[in-house]
Amino acid sequence: MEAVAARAGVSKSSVSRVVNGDATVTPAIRDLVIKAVRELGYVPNGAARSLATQRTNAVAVIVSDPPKGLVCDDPMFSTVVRTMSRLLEAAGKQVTLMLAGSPESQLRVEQFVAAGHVAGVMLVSMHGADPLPGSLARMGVPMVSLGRSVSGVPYVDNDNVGGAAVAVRYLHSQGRRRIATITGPLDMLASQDRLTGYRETLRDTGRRSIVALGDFTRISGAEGMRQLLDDDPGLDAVFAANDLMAIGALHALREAGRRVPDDVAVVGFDDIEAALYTAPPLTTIRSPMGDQAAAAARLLLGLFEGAPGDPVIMPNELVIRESA
Amino acid sequence: MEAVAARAGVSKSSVSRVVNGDATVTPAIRDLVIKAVRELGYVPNGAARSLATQRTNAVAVIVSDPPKGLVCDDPMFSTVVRTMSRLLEAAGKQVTLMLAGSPESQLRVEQFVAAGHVAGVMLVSMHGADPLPGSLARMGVPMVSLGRSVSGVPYVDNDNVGGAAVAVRYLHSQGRRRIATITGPLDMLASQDRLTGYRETLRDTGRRSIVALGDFTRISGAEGMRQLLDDDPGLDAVFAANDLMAIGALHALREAGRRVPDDVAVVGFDDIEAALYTAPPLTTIRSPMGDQAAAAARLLLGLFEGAPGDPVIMPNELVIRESA
DNA sequence: TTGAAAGCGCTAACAG
DNA sequence: CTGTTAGCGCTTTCAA
Repeated sequence: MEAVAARAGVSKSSVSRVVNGDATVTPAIRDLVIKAVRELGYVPNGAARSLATQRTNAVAVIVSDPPKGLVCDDPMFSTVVRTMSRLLEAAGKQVTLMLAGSPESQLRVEQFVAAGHVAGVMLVSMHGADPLPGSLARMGVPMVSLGRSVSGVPYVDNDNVGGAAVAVRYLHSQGRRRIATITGPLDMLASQDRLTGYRETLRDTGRRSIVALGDFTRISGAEGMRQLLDDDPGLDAVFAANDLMAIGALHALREAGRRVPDDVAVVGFDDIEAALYTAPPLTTIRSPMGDQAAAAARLLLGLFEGAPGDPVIMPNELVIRESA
Repeated sequence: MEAVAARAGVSKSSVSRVVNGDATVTPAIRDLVIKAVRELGYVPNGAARSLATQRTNAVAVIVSDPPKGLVCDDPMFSTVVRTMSRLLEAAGKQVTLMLAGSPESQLRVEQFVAAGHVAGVMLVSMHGADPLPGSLARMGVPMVSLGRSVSGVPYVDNDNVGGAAVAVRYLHSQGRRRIATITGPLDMLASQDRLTGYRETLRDTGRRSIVALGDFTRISGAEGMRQLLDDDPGLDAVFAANDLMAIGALHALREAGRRVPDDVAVVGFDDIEAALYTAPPLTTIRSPMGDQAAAAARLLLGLFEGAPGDPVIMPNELVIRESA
């Protein structure tokens, strides 16, 4: 910077002003500086800038990362992270990706944020009981959660209750009368909401719930399905709380010799890529992750400008394919 | 830090030494400082540290991001990014994710690295013609490319040539005699290599190549397959350069009334999750992305310690399922 | 072994 | 509108 100042024959302050787009600079000086910057290939030092301004343009994207490497949201990871990065980068933010799984990584995240390294935080698919949102919220850093969280953090989510309701209503409208469900892990709010949607809708139709517990993995979908078949051999439909489990259910049904959708109809949730390739292709509730990620990014960016940060809930859409 | 020093009754220098694990500190002082740090919840300021040391513990993970949002490597994104992050974080590095697609983002990346914000760079799935690896290499920052790159950057890759060869040999061993291929985008080295493996192996068996150009998308796989069927209705096998295209080919074959594998055998490449759910499940070449990502992370970490940075090539494995 | 002091590169009052 | 100056919080010689 000193070199630039010297070359342009001005002071460091002027260089700083030009570089930071300060309006109060004589065009002549501005041009001189710009020329010098270009000639010297000058790039400002962010560390020094952060130190001087006590600000940063980094944003942490914190992804919950279960120790076992559960897949719950994996098919979405690319969409979510790419979409957010694109928007955040376009807004001049620098994306710092952090995995929050083990207690150590939790600590690392907290320290990192506490150290003031980031201007804001995006929480991605936190579990309901996760202590991180709470402790970060206490630090007062602008924060948005993708997927409903606890502790009053602004969030973006899809309409889990409504989506499940649509699935069940559709099944009912097709003449299905014994509609079961396979749930996600109940420590996740999304799972709870989908179960609620299923329960309430079923109750409205005067039918009883038939529930198996799953954990959003394919395996658990297959197991849940087998158990459901055991419990109630007469069931004619199943709503799986995500597509991965629906795919597992499809396999279990085939094993059991039931035809889909003739004997048993299957509806999933999420509309992941793989839902297109199953046999038969999966009827599912599309929850638009790209849109949600974008909304979350915009919400955080808005927070920086002092916007209120009201929750955003995106509607879901029933995608009818051949499994129901 | 001053507060810590005051509370411990020592100088800032001592605090700094303790915090940075300097050996030359009296245990008594060390304990005092540690206590004060804990009591005050002190977290060192990274910006100041970077400024003073002229070093940083941030690493950029640069993911090529085609404007249109091509899926070429999408199913792998989660595996790759998570694996790398985990290892990098475990080594105390901070991961900065950057998308390199548009010219502006290229520039942003270059400037960012030029500004010395990162200690090293991980390049993920760059295209062969991408100018970024070259320009970054010129800046002399430690760098590793996941997927072969140009310009002498240390890289980790799977054995694309060998994998394709295994696929073709297997097909041949099953009695297939007219083996076609659908290629990836030929501006990617991986595509070129897979094509080379196909060509050379076929030549060894004295057969001629039957080639359709694809771009790693499902659609292009279906189109390629249709074209292949047009060109050579008698073909009895196809090697798709990735699973997505193999899935597209499966659909096109069904449309055309060919049975798989009875009439036409299909082999893919990658072993993505979805390959399990197709009908019939896809025989494919497993290229272990998690292992590759881990190797890449370790390679970069090694570079920091002055290790040589020799290329790593991971072997592939034929996964036989029902499509061939 | 410890402390004092001099920066790291930049921004932001402030005076001119 | 421009230049001077005093830090931002930390590391790191250099003496003591």
